Amino acid sequence: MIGAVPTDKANEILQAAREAMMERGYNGFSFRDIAARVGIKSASIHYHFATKADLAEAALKAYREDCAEKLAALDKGDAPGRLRRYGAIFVAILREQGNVCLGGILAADAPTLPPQVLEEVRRFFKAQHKWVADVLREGQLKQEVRSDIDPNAFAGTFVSGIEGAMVVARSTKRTKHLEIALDQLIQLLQTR
Amino acid sequence: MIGAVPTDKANEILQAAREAMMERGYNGFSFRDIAARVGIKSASIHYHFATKADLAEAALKAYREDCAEKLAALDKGDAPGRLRRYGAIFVAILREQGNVCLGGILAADAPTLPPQVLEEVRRFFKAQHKWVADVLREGQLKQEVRSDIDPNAFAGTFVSGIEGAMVVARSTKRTKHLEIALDQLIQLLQTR
DNA sequence: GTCTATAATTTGATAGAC
DNA sequence: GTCTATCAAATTATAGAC
Repeated sequence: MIGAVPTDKANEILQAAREAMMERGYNGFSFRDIAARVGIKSASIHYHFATKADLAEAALKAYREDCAEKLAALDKGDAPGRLRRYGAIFVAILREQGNVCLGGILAADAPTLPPQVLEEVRRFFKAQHKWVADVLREGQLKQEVRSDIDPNAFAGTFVSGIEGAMVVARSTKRTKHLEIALDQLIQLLQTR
Repeated sequence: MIGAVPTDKANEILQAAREAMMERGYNGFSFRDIAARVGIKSASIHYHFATKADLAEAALKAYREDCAEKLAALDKGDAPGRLRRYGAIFVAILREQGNVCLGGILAADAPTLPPQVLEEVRRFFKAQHKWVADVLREGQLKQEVRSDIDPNAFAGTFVSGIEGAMVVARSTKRTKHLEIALDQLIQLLQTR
């Protein structure tokens, strides 16, 4: 962003860029796509974001912050329930928008991303991983989660498992695939 | 492909296209990339493959067939062992080439893929899923796999879990992430 | 903040010579 | 089979008017 405080138009552009990337990835969207969605000319985007890299970085940062807020709201209930509601965030994205997680699709584009965008991708996954691992550790204390599971190992499996399931579900046009994978993972972590 | 039998040069191009797409995805590679790798001009590629869609389709089809061969060779041992060796195929791709599975990265590009390429993606996942589910069913008969697991549900989780783990592992530069996820999934399916 | 105009490059693709 | 030459379109980006 050029100014310190995002203007309304900048926020509109950010939102459009977020959706475009969630649909088509970093190399699959263009300034013209965004401009058309927002109702301005592609050149006008550069007033708000100097380069494509800047736009992608800002859009992903906003997405990451939105996710952090949503996760902070999932502080009630047992561990399996919190993870179910975590998964439900992504199920909703897939069902309602037909899109995948922005972190996941940009991760797939990693070798072609500008360094500043890749850095933001890493931050995204670090945050997701930490939240899930913390929930698992707490769940183990309360005996809601199998004690023989390593929270870090399972958190990684869980986060990237959901990412993979979203991508595969969308490509095979089987939305259910994500929900099944989610149920499966949560079933496996529970004490019996 | 234009001829029925692939020439040597066509195979070279296919291999280069496979690697380029595994690195950069469908929208991230160009005919000039491929031409440079093979040592010809980009226009010459059109002699072998009329369009980018044709090239991508043929490259993915070859990849799918190579995978099928590799899976057919994994017919010895118990179910967990076979799945471990299945995973090792993808660990090797990530460790040795720094790349992700072609099926996975093209799945991420799904909304931008020509229909014929998307169709091939779906065939890829259908084959992967079937192989894993069959191994799981056999493993349940021999009591190597937890009897309360649904083979179809777990197969989907396993296949897309590996895809997701590859993509996340590459983007976060933590190759280990894939191996950890693989171990985690195989641990969870086993009888105790 | 947005526009027009335009630059500079890259892209997939075609025609035709060799 | 590969080349040169070329095309039309799309891309990111800049300059400057309004």
